[in-house]
Amino acid sequence: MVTLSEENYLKAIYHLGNQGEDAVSTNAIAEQIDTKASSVTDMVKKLAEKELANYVKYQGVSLTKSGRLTARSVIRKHRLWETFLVNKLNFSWDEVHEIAEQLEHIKSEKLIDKLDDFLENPTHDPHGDPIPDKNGNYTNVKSKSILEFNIGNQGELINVKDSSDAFLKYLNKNKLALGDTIKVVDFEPFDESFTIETKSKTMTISKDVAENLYLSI
Amino acid sequence: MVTLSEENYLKAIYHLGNQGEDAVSTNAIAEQIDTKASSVTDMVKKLAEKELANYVKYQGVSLTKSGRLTARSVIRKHRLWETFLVNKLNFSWDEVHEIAEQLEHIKSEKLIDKLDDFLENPTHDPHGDPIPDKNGNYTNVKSKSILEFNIGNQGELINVKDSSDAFLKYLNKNKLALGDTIKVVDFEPFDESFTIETKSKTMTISKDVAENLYLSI
DNA sequence: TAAGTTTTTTAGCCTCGCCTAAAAATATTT
DNA sequence: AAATATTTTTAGGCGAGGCTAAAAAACTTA
Repeated sequence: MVTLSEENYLKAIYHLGNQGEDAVSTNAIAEQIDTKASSVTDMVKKLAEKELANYVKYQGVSLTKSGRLTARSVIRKHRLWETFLVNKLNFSWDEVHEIAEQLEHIKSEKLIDKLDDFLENPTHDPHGDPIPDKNGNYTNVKSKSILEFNIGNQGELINVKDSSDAFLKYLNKNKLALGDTIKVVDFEPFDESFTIETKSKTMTISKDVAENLYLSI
Repeated sequence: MVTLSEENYLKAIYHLGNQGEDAVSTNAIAEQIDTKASSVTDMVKKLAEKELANYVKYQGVSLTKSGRLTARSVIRKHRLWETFLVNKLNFSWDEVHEIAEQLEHIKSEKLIDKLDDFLENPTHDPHGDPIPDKNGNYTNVKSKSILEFNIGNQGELINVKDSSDAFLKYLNKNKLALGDTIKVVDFEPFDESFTIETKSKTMTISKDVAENLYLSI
């Protein structure tokens, strides 16, 4: 049995360390899940005992195969629930994260399979993140941040990295949505801002915004 | 903040004690939630401190107004989630209880309001139990157990008291469903069995079954 | 490389929700 | 009413998952 708290640690290690491949520092985990480094040390030992994580004192943590699969299963649930909240209950995508943080811990294989079917087996959640299937596999659409685009290039907005309320509200306000085709028409070296063009308008975005928008390549 | 465990105790007291009106014994609660009497004593003190319950040593527990409302809100969530599972995810009604036990503790007013709307504001769950509205009010359709019916009387099956897997499977097997019109056509004093008639058939049910079927009056 | 800084771990403590065993109160029999 | 049985409470303990403060290890930097 993996506890709720353990699931949260696995998720954190997964996200911080390149799907749990790379060693992640105690402090990084502590910051991510808003706890103290000493608590992380305790928990990480427990995860290692359960063979969910690899842990060497003073050298950080990574996930074992089993830990990675468990993390992906939690992420699968999180993203399916987010999709449910947005597509079926009409939440806006900037208010679903906290609720999904709770729902992702509900234990029932059958529930999540049926939810998946009910949502017609979505491959991506409302933020454009891929939803792992029941075996933990997912297809990753190749994309890169607008920061790496040159003038004249274009792509489809398929993912937003920052999922803070503030950022998602900004996108809503500026009518930028997943699926939009975006063309880079200018770049200002002074502040690293970009001018982009969509079907409906031309606008300038700051570097902070650009680095969070991922376009298909 | 009411914890998950506290919510479970409130629910138990509510169900055991006529909506929490009557004093409920420590032992009864312990049995209901599968714990020890000493644990119940501990928790009940905490509920009393939070003014969710009235507790006098050696004399049982009842709910305060606030405790009753909290209990109803948990019950509302439970029944809405059960309705979701059956109506939207195609679960059969005998497999939803455990999952709803988990979902009922998800904390978000907005979620439950939106779920309510999505389900088109149902007044009863799949077992025929009334779903309280957001203020904790509900309309109770008058009903009584088949045990109390006389030969010749009939009513609509609006509620089943036992919600065990075994009983619900029995109903499915015998094609008895909420909403069916049932007429009592015979009673056998020897074993207190009843013969009942529905649109599609005539069958005999034992006392154990009869006492769990509630018909409108 | 030695000193200072930062990170990580250890040690000890806390609360929650549970437990067992024993004591106290209440109910039931005789 | 006394004896017995049952129920409830108290006392003390345990594991999970946190915390603080201090010690230890690992890194920077002079």
